[in-house]
Amino acid sequence: MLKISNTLTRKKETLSFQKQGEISLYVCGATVYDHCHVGHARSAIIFDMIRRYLEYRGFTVRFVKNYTDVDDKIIARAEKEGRSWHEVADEFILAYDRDMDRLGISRPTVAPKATEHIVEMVRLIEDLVAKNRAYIVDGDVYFDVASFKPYGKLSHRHLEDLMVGARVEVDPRKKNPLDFALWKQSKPGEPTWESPWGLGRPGWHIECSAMAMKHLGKTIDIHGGGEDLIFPHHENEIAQSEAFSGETFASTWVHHSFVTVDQEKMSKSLGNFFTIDEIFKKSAQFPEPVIAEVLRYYLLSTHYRSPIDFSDQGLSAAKNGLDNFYTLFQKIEEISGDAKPQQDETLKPFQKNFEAAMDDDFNTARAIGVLQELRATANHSLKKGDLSKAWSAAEMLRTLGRLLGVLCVSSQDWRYQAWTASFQTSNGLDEKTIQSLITDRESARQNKDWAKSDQIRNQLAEAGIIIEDRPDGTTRVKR
RNA sequence: GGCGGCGUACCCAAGUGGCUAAGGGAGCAGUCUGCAAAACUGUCAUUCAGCGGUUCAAAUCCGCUCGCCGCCUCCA
Repeated sequence: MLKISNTLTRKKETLSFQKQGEISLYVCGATVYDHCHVGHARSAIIFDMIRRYLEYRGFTVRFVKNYTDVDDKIIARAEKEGRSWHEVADEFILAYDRDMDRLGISRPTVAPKATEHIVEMVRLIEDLVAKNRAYIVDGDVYFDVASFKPYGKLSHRHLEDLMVGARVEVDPRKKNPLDFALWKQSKPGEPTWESPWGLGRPGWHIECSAMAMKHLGKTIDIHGGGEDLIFPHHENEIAQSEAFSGETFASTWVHHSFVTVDQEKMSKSLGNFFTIDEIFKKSAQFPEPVIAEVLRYYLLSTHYRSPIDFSDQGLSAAKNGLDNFYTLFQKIEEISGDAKPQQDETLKPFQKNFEAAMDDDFNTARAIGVLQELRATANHSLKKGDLSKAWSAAEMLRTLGRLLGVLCVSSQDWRYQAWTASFQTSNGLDEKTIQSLITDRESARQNKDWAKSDQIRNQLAEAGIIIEDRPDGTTRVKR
C-alpha cells in the first residue's frame, strides 16, 4: 500500500485516486524570470521520482507542470533590461527546459503556460464575480476570502491569527487584508489582455487553478510544490477553485522541504544559491549525466519532507557513494560479457525492501540504503565466485536505481575516460606526449625500473592525469 | 504574536513503542599491489540535545528547558 503525507490532513494516508490505475498530478512550476537553482532542482527531482515510482506501481500518471510566464518579477526584469517581458519569459523557459533535461527530469505530460490560458482565467473570474465570491474595485478583481469559510484549511491557520501578524501594507480598497487579486488592471507597457473589467492581467494564483482544472479536471489526485507555497499560494488556489467548482480541488497535497546552505534557506534574496548551470560548470571534468546523477543521489539521500543542507562535502560524498556502484558494474561487465543473467530468487527480499521504503511516503533515503546493501551482497557473491548472482544483483540495481533516476549511466562513461583522439589535452601536455609517457612507463615497469615508472607517474599527476595500475596488468587513465 | 519542523557517531542520514539503533562518506585494520592508487572485506553510537514523567518496555508517547530552522511578504 502506497502511503503519502497529506498536508491537508497532516496525516500519512493511503494514496487515493478517482480513476482506477490513473493518477493526476499537478505541480506548481517555475516563474520564469531567472535561472533555476539547486532548490528548483530538488523540487523537480522529487516530483520526477514520485512520478517514476507511481508508474512503476502501475499507474498511468497524467503530470502537469506549468510555467508562470506573466508575473511582476518578469515585468520588473524586462523593464530593468529594456526589453519585452515576452523575451524574458521565453529566455527562461528555454533555460529551464535545458536545465531539466540535463538533470534527467522527464518532461511532464503537459507543460502549459499561463499566458495561453487567459481565456480560462477570465471565465473563472467572471464566474466567481457572478457568485459573489469576488468583487471589483477600479478594474481590479479581488477574491473575497470571507466568503470561503474553509479558508485556512490547508495551512491550518485561523484568519484572526494571520491578521495579527500581517506585516504587509494593506490595500485599503480590499474588504479584508487577506483578499487577493484575481485580476489586475495593467499599467502602460505591461502585458495586457482584454477582460470584462478593462485591460489587465491575471493575479498570481489564478493561473494554477485555471490550468489545473483545464488539464486535469475539477478534482486533482495529487497537487504538489515546495512548502513555501502552502501559504498563501495553495491556500488561495483552493479557495478560488473550490468556490468556483464546489468540489474538492485536490485530494492529496504533497509539499517538500527546502535546500539550505549553512542551515539557511537557499533563496534569491539571501543570495546563497547555486544555479544548476554553476553546478555543471563546477564539475565540468565529469560528463553531464554523471554530475546530474550525483546531484540527484545527493538530493534523494534525505527524505523529501526534511530540509537538506547543500555543500561541496555532501556532493563529493554522493559521488564517492555512487562510484562504488559503478565499480561493481564495471567489474561484472568485464567478466561476464554479453550473456543475459538468470534472475536470482534469493535477491527478491531486496526488491521487497526497496518497495516497502518507497511505499512509505517515498522514503528514498531508506531505498538508497537498500541499494547499498544489495551492492554489498553483489560484491560478496563476486568474491565467492558466484557470478550469476552478482550479475543478477547488478541488474536489479539498475532496475531499481532507475526509479530514482540513478545508476542509469553506462559504467564506461561513469569515470574512466577512454584513451581516444577525443581525449582532450590537459595542463600543457599534448596528447602525443601523454601517450608516449604512458608507453615509456609501461616499458619501465616491464623492466622493473620503478624509479622511472614512479617519476613518470608523478609527472602525469602534475598534469592532472591519474594513473591506476590494475591487478590484471592493464593501466587506467583518469583525469 | 500565530502555525509548523528539526536536534541520532567525526560528517550525512534512516528508524517514531519491543529482535543486536539501517545505510553512505570519512577514519582505522586486513586483502591485493614493486610501490601507489583504486577496489573489496572487516571495524567504527550500551546510546539517540538536556531534565523529568507515562509504560513490563521509549531515540520513538507526554511535559518542561536549551539550541537551530521555516511559513505568516515574492519564493521550489
